[in-house]
Amino acid sequence: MAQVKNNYQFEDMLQKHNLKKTAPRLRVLSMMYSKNTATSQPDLESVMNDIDRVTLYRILNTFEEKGIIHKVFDLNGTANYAVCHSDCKENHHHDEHLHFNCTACKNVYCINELNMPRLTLPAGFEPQAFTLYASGLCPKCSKKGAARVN
Amino acid sequence: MAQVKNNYQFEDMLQKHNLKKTAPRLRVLSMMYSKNTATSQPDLESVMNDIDRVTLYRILNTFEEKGIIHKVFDLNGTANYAVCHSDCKENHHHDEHLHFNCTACKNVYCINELNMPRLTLPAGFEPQAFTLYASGLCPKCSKKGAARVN
DNA sequence: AATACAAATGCAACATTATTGTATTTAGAA
DNA sequence: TTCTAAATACAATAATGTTGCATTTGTATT
Ligand SMILES: [Mn+2]
Ligand SMILES: [Mn+2]
Ligand SMILES: [Zn+2]
Ligand SMILES: [Zn+2]
Repeated sequence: MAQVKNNYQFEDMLQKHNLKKTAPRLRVLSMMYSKNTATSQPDLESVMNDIDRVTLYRILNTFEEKGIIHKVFDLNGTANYAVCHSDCKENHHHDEHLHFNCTACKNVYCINELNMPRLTLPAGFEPQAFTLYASGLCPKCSKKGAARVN
Repeated sequence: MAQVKNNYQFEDMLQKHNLKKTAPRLRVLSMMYSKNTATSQPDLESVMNDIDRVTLYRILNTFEEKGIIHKVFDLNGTANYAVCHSDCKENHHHDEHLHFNCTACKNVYCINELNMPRLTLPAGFEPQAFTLYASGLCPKCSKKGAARVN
């Protein structure tokens, strides 16, 4: 599931976005592309504990601005970050897909293969974007039974 | 729009939920019922600045547990609280409605008059609840034109 | 009306998440 | 190799949320 990319490709990505190739950035990219779920800020911070917290925040903000990753708040309000698979451009995201929050393993999945329902709102409301969340059991956790944690 | 309730009714509400009638609780109820939008935690805290922050958190948690209010994270991850209009019971909410986040005035509206679309997810995912957000302009702000803030 | 006690509040301390400013380091261009 | 803008590291501070405990208070009971 996880997008497979090597270090050269990550370097290319940075170059294309006019970002310097630095070790912290490459590590963040590598980590996020190695997973098929979003990465929570706490996770990121504990895994990359040798990188300064502020640097992490700035890397994440930069990547988000550049359209490399998008931020998702899970159902507890925790910030999660996931790679963009849509053709997101600088300051112009197209990540209107469903986010699935597993109640057992807490992972957040981007469900790209599902188009958002366009809804009609009450008069006066002018919606510009929709965000849809679902919570429940992810494939791994539903297999193992509701009791156990992934 | 805002639900009109007087102090006696708030006292009744507390009593029905086996909660003591205290000034902080009544003030929180009064504030939340006077609006037709959700109340952000920062707002609540600045308006009720004479009530201890911890007390506010505890009141909000209690009300949420009792099914009086529900928590909504807006698109910035800020906690907002709104009164429940569905028949929410203790530890059993039914607030599966759309939340509209106005990009101009930042208000969060509960759109109860709209039923959630039941979606089919990829194999393996077992959704238990859906949460739908929309962002854009609310009626007030769309009238005034996109530039101006409410 | 006074008593008694559980519940609620207030206060202090602490934890986590996030932001801002600035000095130092470094990637990449010249 | 040198130079510089960009990026990182470090320090300080803000915002948000939690925990423990002493004090106060609502309400049931006498
Ligand atoms: Mn996503
Ligand atoms: Mn709501
Ligand atoms: Zn799971
Ligand atoms: Zn508005």
